[in-house]
Amino acid sequence: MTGGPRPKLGATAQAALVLLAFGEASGYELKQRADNTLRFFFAAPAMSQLYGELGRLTAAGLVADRFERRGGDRATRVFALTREGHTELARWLAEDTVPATTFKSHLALRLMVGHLADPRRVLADVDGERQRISAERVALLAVVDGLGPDDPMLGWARMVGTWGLRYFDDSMRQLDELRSAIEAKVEGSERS
Amino acid sequence: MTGGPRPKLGATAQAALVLLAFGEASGYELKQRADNTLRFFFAAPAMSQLYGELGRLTAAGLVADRFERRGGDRATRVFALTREGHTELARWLAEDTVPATTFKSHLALRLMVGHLADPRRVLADVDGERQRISAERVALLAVVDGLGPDDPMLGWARMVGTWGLRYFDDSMRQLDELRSAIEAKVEGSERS
DNA sequence: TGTAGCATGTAAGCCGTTACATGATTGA
DNA sequence: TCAATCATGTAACGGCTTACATGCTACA
Repeated sequence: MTGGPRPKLGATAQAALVLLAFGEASGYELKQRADNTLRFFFAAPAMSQLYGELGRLTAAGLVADRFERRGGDRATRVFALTREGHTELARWLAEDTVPATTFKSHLALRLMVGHLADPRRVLADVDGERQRISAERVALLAVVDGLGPDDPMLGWARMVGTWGLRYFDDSMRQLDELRSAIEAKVEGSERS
Repeated sequence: MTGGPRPKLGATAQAALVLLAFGEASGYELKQRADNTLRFFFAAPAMSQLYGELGRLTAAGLVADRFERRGGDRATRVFALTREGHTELARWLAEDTVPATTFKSHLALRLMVGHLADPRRVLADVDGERQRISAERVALLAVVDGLGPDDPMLGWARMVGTWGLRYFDDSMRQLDELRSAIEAKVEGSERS
């Protein structure tokens, strides 16, 4: 229709389609969905970005918007996948290659020059990272438990959540090991 | 000097300072350093970005550039930390908070809607991810081994590398578990 | 009455990648 | 002489965040 090779969707657009595959939603609800799920292993797009993507997807015909009365008098703009949107989702899953996972640890960057830092500060940074992950684990566990074992459509989401829990567990163990290694190292150099 | 609150350095600028802490280098060499180390747990900035950052850091006085003859007649621009650069690095380590690790798994995004995809394709995606990590592990191991146990200045780098190896090992185990869970799930639904 | 949550957007700017452009040196 | 590597940049574009701007509704 539009001519030329379809200008591949960006990652956020794909994420929006994925979220809409779980049912229609307003931009605001979509943001909440993202914060409950995608945030743990993908991204938590800003509201402004979500609305932007939804506008573009609507213009492209992959998503349809309609207005619904909610509460008193307020009109909410509700988005849903169109048939074209479903097709694009299927095409994406079947044809596009999976980009590599990206991982960016600011803690690791600092540790590269750990010899220039106060050892106590370094250990505190490691502890902070561990606490962050621990808190994320708690939050993800609540989400996974909230999914309930009944709904079969959420089976894949639950599986991803379980994977995430395992990931967080391992990450904490890695940080514990790392902390021990740092302690050993700084004791060694204090001694010398 | 410049007045106003120092306009915090970006992540790539910090990475450049960290790399230069291991000794002076040309932009080209810095890129190689990044590809050997930072790439595994932080980022592999494009050359163009590196040159851009080096220019800005030089203008800011954190880095000094000088020209050196290398090979025949060729002048290479070599960058080194200035005293100010060292100070900024120390300030960064002592004062700035550590941003959270970012993690973005396109595989996980797809698995959220696994029920819309061909199961064989899903398993192939998992296998592809595992192979990618496996290859990264091999590359990182070569780098860590190449560091040699002698140089004490590289001790922290070696520690980060060891952490990375552990991370890759765990990631592969997570993917193996995930694969089993997917196999169980698709067999279950084929049966019904 | 006021505050938290619902709801929707625009504008500016940074960060980062890809594509483009150029040219010297080394070794097979 | 040809290819790989060394070496340095500019331009355009896209993705994403932050800040700004606005207003309604439910509930305590």
